[in-house]
Amino acid sequence: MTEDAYPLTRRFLQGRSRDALAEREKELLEGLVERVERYTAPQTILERGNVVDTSTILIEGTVARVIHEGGKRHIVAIHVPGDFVDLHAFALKRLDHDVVSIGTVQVGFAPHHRIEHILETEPNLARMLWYSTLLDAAMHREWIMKMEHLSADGRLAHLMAELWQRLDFVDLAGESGFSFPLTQQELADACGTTPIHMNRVVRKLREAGIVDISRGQVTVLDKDELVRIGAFDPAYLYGKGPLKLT
Amino acid sequence: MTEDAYPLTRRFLQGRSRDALAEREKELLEGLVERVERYTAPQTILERGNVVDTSTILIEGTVARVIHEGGKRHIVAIHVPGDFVDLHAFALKRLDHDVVSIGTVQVGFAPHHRIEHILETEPNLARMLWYSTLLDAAMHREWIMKMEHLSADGRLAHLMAELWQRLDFVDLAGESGFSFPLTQQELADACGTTPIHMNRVVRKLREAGIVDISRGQVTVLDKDELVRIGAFDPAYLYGKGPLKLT
DNA sequence: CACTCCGATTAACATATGTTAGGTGTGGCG
DNA sequence: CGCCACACCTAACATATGTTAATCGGAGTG
Repeated sequence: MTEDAYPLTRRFLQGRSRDALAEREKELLEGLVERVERYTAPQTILERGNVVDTSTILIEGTVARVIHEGGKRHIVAIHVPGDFVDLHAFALKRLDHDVVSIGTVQVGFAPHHRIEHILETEPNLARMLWYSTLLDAAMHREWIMKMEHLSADGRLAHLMAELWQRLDFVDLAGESGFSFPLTQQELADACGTTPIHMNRVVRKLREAGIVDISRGQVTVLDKDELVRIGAFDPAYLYGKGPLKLT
Repeated sequence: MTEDAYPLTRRFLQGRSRDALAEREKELLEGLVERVERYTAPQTILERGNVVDTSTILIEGTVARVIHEGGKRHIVAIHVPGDFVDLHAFALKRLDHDVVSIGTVQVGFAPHHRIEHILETEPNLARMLWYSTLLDAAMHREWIMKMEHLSADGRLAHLMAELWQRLDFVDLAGESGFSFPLTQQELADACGTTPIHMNRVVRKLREAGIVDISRGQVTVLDKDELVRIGAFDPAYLYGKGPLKLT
């Protein structure tokens, strides 16, 4: 049985601990998804404050978790295919943030009663689900660190390095870059700065020959410099095997 | 049976979902703690990179989670009594940050094989353990938001508001403030600024009659202003019942 | 084609924060 | 007592970032 047998969930923990799942468990995981939805325009998929009884796994495209405060959008996490976007809603129920699509995305919905069943009967799979939410938390911590420590250049470099590595886990990264549909406005929202300043920084990194971000495409020109400026150490991503960025 | 029957874990999720635990489950939880340790001097309890087979619950005092980067200390989380400090190590095993004591603390150690047993036999308690790590993640997200959105004044105000509320959950907050042993250096590490600037901010908030932080004691002088400047909305703490800060 | 929208870009100026340097006070300790 | 360590505090200056305003260019659409 090949991985293609799991069209909806084959990227879940790929490149991290997916190989700790038995075939039977992969089937159970695939069976969690009750329905699939496609969003073409940028829109809010889930809204803060809502009480939900399903969780969302990202199949294709990019989504962001957003907290609105003081009239501004703050991106607190970005998800790539394979991520269980709001598995935490299974236990928390009430969402503390919005989930918005960026570009065209495809998501699967997993009803909580099915997850409940996993929790009651499949301790190993349950631990892997838990594990995936803990990876989110580890990324959150790294983001806190980067917001505390880095200036805007470093934050952007760190974000690009992280996304390149995470997309590489799930076989969606190219040799010298990756496809990525965020606007400079959205990059600013994710780095805690203004679009104007983000534009300065994007240009600076481009002219310095480090990374080129344009037309939805990220091209890494100098990997070592990108890692250095972003103070990027991929340990917090808990990847298995050789990593794209050491 | 009173709550005092659980001297080590009675504050776990107190003020949040603790009342969803049956007495039997509270007993099982108390039984997770294999030994108790006391630290008097500030020191590193757990170190980044270590592979651990126990997790740590905070019984008394304050601990911080720290990421070192570029020669600087960055506090990415602060814990109060009742918090399961590194329950995530159960699934992640390898720590992505240090855990350091601040002032005098008392911690309990819970071996992972006991947690494993809970996961296999007690789905409801397992969900509550999971839940507690998800609360950490929700706090992480709020910290990311505050680092992106707020200036140093706001970050400090937010931190003070959050800690006041969290200490109130576990009956350790006073009517007009709380006891808190962080130095200005450590406050700076938690707010992503320098001690010099933190000193400016502490003085400013004191002179503005908003909050007085001195000699290990935090006195809130103007609750409304504190909440406003810190853009503090306690929804992300998932508290039950009336909250100290609305 | 003309029009409009929106993202990208630039300029000029204001301000928060970082940096470097040093000064004050207090408690512990020989 | 005298010394030291350490937290706290202050000043002067340099720089990153925010703010406001305006222009430019491409993609869609009538």
